[in-house]
Amino acid sequence: MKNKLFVGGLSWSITDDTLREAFAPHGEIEEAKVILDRNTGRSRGFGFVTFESAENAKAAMEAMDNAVLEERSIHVDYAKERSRD
DNA sequence: GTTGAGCGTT
Repeated sequence: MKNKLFVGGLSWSITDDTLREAFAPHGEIEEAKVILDRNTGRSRGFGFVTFESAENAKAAMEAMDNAVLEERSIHVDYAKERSRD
């Protein structure tokens, strides 16, 4: 089930909780994570949001894709899963 | 004190 979303174009200041708060009203979030740099721990400017259902993920994608967060336009799409079913 | 399309770690 595609309930995982890839979020790109994030501001450098955006964190996991920022993503969660941004996607929270659009659906029930299982996990929200902004990928940080392995060495510095700074934001890589993209992250992943997993919803409790694919319909919530789709609704959030349709709602948040090309939206503006932290004064920056973001790109939302289905994430490429590390394990495909 | 920086950068700007992309697809991660437990």
